[in-house]
Amino acid sequence: MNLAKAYEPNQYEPNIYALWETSGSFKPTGTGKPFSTVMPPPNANGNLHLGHALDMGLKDITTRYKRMTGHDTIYIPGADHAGFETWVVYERELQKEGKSRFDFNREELYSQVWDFVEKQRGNMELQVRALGVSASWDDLVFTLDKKVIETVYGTFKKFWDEGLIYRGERIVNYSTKYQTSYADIEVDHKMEKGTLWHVAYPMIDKIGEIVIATSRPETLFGDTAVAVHPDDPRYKEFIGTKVMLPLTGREIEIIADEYVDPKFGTGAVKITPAHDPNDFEVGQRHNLPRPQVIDFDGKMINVPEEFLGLEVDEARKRTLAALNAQELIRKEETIEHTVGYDYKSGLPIQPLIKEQWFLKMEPLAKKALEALEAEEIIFYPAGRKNILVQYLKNIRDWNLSRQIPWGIPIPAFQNVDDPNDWIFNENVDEKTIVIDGKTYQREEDTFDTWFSSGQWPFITTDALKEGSDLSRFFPTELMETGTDLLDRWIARMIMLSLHVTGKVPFKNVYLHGMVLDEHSQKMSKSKGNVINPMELVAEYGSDALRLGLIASRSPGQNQAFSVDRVIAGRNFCNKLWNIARFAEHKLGEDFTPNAPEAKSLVDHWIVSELETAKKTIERTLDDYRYAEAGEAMYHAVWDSVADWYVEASKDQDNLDLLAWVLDTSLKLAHPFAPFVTETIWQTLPWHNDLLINTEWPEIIDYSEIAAGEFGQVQEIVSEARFVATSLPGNDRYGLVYLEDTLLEENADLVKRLAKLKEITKADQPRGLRLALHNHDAWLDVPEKTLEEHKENLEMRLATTHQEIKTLEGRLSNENYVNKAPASLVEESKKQLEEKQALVERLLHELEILK
RNA sequence: GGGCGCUUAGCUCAGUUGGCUAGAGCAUCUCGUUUACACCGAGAGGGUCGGGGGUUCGAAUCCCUCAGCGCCCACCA
Repeated sequence: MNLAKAYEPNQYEPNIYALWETSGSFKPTGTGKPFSTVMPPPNANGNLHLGHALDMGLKDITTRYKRMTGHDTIYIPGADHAGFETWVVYERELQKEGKSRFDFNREELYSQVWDFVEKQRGNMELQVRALGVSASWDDLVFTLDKKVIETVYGTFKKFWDEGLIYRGERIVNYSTKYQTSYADIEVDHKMEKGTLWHVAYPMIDKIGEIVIATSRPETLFGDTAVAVHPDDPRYKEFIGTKVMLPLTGREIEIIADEYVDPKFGTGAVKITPAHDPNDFEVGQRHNLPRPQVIDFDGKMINVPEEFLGLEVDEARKRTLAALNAQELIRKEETIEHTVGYDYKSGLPIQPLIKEQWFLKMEPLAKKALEALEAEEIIFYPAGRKNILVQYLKNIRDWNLSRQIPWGIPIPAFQNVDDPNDWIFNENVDEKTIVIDGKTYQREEDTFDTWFSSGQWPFITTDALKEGSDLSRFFPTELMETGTDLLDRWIARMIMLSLHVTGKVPFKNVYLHGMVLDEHSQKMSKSKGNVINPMELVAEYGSDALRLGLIASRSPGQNQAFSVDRVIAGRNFCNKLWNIARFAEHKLGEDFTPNAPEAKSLVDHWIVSELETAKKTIERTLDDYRYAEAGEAMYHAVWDSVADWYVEASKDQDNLDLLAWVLDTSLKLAHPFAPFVTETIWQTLPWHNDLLINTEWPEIIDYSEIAAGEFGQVQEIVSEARFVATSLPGNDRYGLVYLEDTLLEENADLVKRLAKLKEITKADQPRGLRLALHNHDAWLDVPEKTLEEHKENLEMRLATTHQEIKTLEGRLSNENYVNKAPASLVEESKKQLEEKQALVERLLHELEILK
């Protein structure tokens, strides 16, 4: 025997993958209807997590299925420079060496990080291979490849020319640790307890004081007004009067603005336009100056000597102390409020004013909304579309600037003599350029990573290059990613693609939920509950992981990860392996099959079962219902092929069909368990091709009647097994029948399957009658055993009576008979007849026992 | 405040035009080593499909309502 007793995935997987890759099996064939999907590029120098394994597994199932069904198929892999993520890691490295980013210029940093990434890049790609992903590696795109940068510049230029790009002073979410601004959606908002201080600002024009409430007293130095609600009776008379800003001696005005909520705090708010997004807007409405008092490094500036250069926390303490000394603090209350955090460092985000590049989003969002309205993109699950619509309707302009050297430089230059004169120019390697005698200095910022990632589908397929090899694959067929990237990524891809190419980037979006740990907790490094997919691959095999991940998982739904399911997947692979071993044992090592033909009852039945499975898999996979498809495949192989067909085959020799059943099983299972199926395929003497490239199975002719008759055999077998195991002791019994062609012709089969002692034709019934509706058969058991079984029969009788009652009720309901589909009514009638016949037999049996 | 989702067997979850006795994996119980497989085989137990109401011949599935849980977005100074 060639095959080892148990399937050991690690012995075969790397070789099988190499076989696929070197044979060019991942490349599109150039014939058939195009199918394309694009990998959300994983961090080039990171490790994959279970989310990747799920994502890539699902997409690979569809890819392999499409490839086998004759499509011109491509799965384009990617690698992400992961601008910010990588930058954080690299900056930590620099720190270890006692250096910082300020010791180098942009070019130096860029090339250093490039080397750093290059060193570890292969790691990720190896892991993708270990997962069995059938990606076209020759077409891999790295997010800093030339073609990415060219396209991104082209897009930026287009927006620039259309007047959608502008520079603006806005409040940005600023990380003082990493010295860069964040997009709104990169800020982590957390609810927490804080203190609200009530601080008295003395009146100048009137007598007394106005008490404002603030959670950030240190920003007081940047106040340029106090705001109240215009209709608030408490303060109405003070609107337009002046107050003294404590600790500074500066005079500021009390203004009226609808933004103020009279019910919150004291109803009076200090306005700090430079350090709060709302205050910024109030400031704009009232033409207030906006002095900056916190610098980009998180330290106080433009404040009195004693506070100058302090960190924010320290400044707060000292400000409070100073206010206390002047007896200006009226009250302290504890409140719950949201604070924005740097999702990377966990430190608070400072809202600061900075000049940034912005993209006007409304025209883009409008096109996206129209496309969604026209259902040009189908979502799985469908409901997620609404979240996107909501996001698009409330779209805000996109801050494209990042102050990180590791990214694509923004191709813009500023006139050194005229700060408002910016020009587009791609010569980003030059610090200064001279055009028409004017000197321009380059922008040092880079693009937000999502600006380039957002163009991924049309970059990777060369959609903008006419006549290119890959452009036939755009728009792509399927995009699959986590729900969490819906607005961050999916929305941007749709908007950018529609605007730049005029087409949607993909026709279907499948959103998978998060893979949680076994206690339904989010996996995170800090909790230490992260499971490394590579360890699971090493322990159980790549196929087992894939099967375990997709099982019982529906789109958009977060779900706990369970090793049990991976183990079940491993067991399945081993089951498949042993079916192959049985076939090898039966067929020998040089078997060459002829055209398969169904002969026996079980032959017809297994062909029918495989046809049903095939149709179910096709229907569910076309609808991206992976778990259901996997389940249909699993049960066809295990329950039908292994439990019934292999068992029955021990008593028959239809070797051509056995080979066909094995081939068909392997084909149906291949998308779900690529390694083990290909490994087996390679051992089969009658194949010299690769399973990955074979065609999806064709079903041969069979007789439905014969298949149905095997169903009756199964019923006899099941009943005999059931009755035998319910009897006391572990004896094997004989089966007797009077006149029954089916039993007579299939005696050996029934005997083996039901583990009977013998099957004999008799003149007189004896023993225990089986509860069958089509056949008469008796288990040949001794008198004594019969008695003990009586109770069993009575219970069976009661259940059957109940079932008859239900069916009769249904059939006596005129509405049911008239309105339900005829086939259902027929079915019910047939069932009723069967059950009634069964009652007859049971009664008869009990009669005999008396 | 706005939006989305969840509640089905002991556990984790499927269940897509509403239709046969509501399923899976794991766990539990009984029996069994029959040469493909103990990563196994045969059999069994276990569910008022969160509560209530409605539509329908028929509801886990559609509608209303109540309760509990979770996520996302957005301005509480």
